[in-house]
Amino acid sequence: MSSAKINAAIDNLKGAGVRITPQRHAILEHLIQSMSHPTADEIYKALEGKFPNMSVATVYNNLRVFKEAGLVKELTYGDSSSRFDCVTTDHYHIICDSCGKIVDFHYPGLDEVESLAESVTGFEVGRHRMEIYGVCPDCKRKH
Amino acid sequence: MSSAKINAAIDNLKGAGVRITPQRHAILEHLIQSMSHPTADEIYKALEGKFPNMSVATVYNNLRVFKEAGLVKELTYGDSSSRFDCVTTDHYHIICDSCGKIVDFHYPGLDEVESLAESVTGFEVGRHRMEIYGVCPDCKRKH
DNA sequence: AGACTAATTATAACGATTATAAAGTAAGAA
DNA sequence: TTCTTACTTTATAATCGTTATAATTAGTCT
Repeated sequence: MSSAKINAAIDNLKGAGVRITPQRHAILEHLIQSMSHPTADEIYKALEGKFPNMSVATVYNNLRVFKEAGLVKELTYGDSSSRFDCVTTDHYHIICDSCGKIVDFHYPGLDEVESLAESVTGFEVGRHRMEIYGVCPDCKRKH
Repeated sequence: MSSAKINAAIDNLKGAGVRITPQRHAILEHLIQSMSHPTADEIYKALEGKFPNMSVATVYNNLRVFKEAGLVKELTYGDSSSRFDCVTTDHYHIICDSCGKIVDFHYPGLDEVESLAESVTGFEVGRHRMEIYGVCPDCKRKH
């Protein structure tokens, strides 16, 4: 049930002293329920029925708030606009070169890579990102 | 000697039927010799002494040409502008969260991850990208 | 209620990139 | 050589995602 996730996220925000406005609730709900990785504009368009007066700035502002609270991650690929992903468990993404679909993909963390990088470069390593690219089953079928 | 690399790159382009204009030569030379990962604007500024009339569009156009020839890779991180990297050997990048410095980092390819992703998701995997983030030695020293 | 703070809205600004049209340049054919 | 054609560069405008600003609205606290 995704309402449990929503409630958990809201409790998290409240604990950090963030007010739960109707817009914030709706954006969060959409992020959790959509199961996709929407752009700011997609969120904006999805909610304009419920909030005809909502501004794009509100979407961006609140995505930043959620990011700072650690609830949401911003995904920046080569294309024009960022996508936003609800942080549930750690996972990587695999992206279709043909249709752009993004699918979650679980894999044990690559700690070994991080520690090697640390010793080779002298950096103090904090995190890494990885994406895998290919052609999804649907697009393979259509050649 | 980097002139050997430049000549190899030029031969590669000529073989693909690409004309070597003075601007193209200069952009390529800058990419190979700078040893950094410049943005389009940095390249533009670096060459405006030699080519006072060169347009930003020329830089973008030719970076695209080089990309299509497989000579250059576009690196898209979260920040505003893309960076461009001469493709020599396969390598990953480690990026300083504090000053933005990008350092090359060699690591045996993560074929295992790709093949697992393939079997789990049904995608036909073609490639992957990975970046490691941390704090570089210089920034560590300065706290 | 009154005062203070935070959030939303509408709009303008910004910056990276791309598109367009005009002018220039090289290469091949006649 | 000269014509023709295709490609390149230039200058400029347009686009688009995102951020900043200022005014308004809504919550919260005493």
